Amino acid sequence: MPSVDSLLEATLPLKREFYSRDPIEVARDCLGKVLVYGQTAGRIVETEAYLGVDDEASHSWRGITKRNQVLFGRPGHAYVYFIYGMYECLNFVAAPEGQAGGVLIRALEPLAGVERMRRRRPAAKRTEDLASGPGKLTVALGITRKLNGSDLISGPLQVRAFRTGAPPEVAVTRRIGISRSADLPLRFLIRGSPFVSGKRVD
DNA sequence: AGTTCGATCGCCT
DNA sequence: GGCGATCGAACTG
Repeated sequence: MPSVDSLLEATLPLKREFYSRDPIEVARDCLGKVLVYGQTAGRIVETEAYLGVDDEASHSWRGITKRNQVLFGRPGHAYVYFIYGMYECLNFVAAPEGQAGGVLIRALEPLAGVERMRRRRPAAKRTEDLASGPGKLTVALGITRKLNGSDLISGPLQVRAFRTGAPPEVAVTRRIGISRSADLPLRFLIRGSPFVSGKRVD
């Protein structure tokens, strides 16, 4: 199990341009990237795209509000919101400059700081369940609304790409836990990963 | 000012 | 497969 320090050596930070694209492309390309916060890190294995227009499930759909304003700001920032009275969800602001859009991070494969994650998530009996959901991964890494609006390029929450290695095989499904615009194929997973929410997709 | 309900999770049957 | 927990944002009047 690598330390955060050795992961930082094996990876490079993503640039702003990575996020300044269609959220569908960003959601797909986030798979296999590494999310680092404090002494914990995980590989992104599941994402969902939320569009600025033509997507009633997106928080940006009804226009700008106090809660969702970072979705309308610069790409490459964290949008963290509170849901169901107890959980926080992490998104990356992702859209061409001037448009609103985001990528919900739905599951991670723990890579570093696993014991810390276990202490934060005693309910998880298996490593596969430590960060296998949007509310679980924020608890596992200690991500809270304090990070809403923080810059993913220069801030404490980093996203990095491995220097070497083939890109992962990707599966696509409909999104989870929404009712409006539910049929759109906007959920992306690493094929065969046991760390995704719900059942593995082959 | 009151109400509704949600981009969830874990425990119960 | 079903449901309760728990609370803030957003909408209604």
